[in-house]
Amino acid sequence: MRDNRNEMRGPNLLFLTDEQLRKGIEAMFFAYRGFTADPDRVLSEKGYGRAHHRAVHFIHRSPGTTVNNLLGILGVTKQSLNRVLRSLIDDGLVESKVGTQDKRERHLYLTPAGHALETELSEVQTARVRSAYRAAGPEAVQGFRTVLEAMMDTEMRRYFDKLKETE
Amino acid sequence: MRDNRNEMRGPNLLFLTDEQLRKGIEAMFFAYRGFTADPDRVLSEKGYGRAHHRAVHFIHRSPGTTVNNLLGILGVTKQSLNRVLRSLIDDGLVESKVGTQDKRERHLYLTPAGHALETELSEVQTARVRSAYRAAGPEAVQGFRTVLEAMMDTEMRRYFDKLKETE
DNA sequence: TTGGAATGTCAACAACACTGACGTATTGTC
DNA sequence: GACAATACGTCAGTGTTGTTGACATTCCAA
Repeated sequence: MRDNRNEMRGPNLLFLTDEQLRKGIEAMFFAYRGFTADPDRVLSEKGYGRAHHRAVHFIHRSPGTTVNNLLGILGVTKQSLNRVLRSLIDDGLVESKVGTQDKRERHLYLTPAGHALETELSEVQTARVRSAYRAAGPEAVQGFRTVLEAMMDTEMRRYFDKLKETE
Repeated sequence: MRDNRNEMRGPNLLFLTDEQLRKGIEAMFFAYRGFTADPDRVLSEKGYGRAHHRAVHFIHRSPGTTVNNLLGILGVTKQSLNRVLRSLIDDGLVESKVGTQDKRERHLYLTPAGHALETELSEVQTARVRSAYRAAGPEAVQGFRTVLEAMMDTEMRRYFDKLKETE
């Protein structure tokens, strides 16, 4: 059952009411739709989907990453990722290089064409986020990031923090 | 091309750098995964998917809503929504009543069984959001909401605000 | 050398989205 | 009353993305 006792614990906990939480959930739903809308448009023109975007994004972010690492980041099965990688490799957007130390591993890199797609996707998505950030202001952005990080699974935050190390 | 001129416009605009924006994008990706993980688990046990969750959520939120209104909120085709509604109605979770004023319309309501599912889903999802909110604090939550609203499409914000009127 | 790890591939399947077309009932308008 | 528009449902086909299961290959390490 829903727990509204928080409302009675003091005026500072009013942000934890069920109504506030519900609106946060709905905001997350609607915002994520906007968040993906622009890249989705670009992708569908080229016959790709959101999964391709994610692969391209994280290969760009961590050049030379292995398939296994990418599987962890994306949280999908290798069969699912493989289908996406195959089409990206066949289309000449991604290059897969056999590892030098461990030859079982494949290291993934974007080709110039891959970089071009990444840039195009990044631009439209970044434009929206930048606009939202600008409208909301630095303090709001700080809060935004804090809540998002608290919302991740522990394992996901591990990957997220690893990406952050490039700061 | 990426635009980093913001960095030079003053110390208050450092939150608009490409690196900050990129990390915001990644945070959004990882957080949304966490956001849906718990309800997804519950749903898959019952043979439902995320689309069922959304339908149940918004019917609960706006009892008696029409199919058309739901289509607008969810942003899918009627064929896609119909598939989901069909199974929910057949399973006795949703009731569809012919409109009294306009008999072309169907008004949607949750049955007791539908309410039970909604409660179960809401509980696990709310628990995570509550925990994130609590960890982040009220000011962060305020910023979180501000950025999310700025990230929505205009049309989506219209639906979102309409839901907010029930405050 | 044997076991395990990393990768890849094949096949089958399901959820969920799409387009396009068609049918029915109802409503509003000329 | 005729006609167009609206609301809804449905059938058929397609595509992306995810899943499980099975199996092969390659390579490292004990």
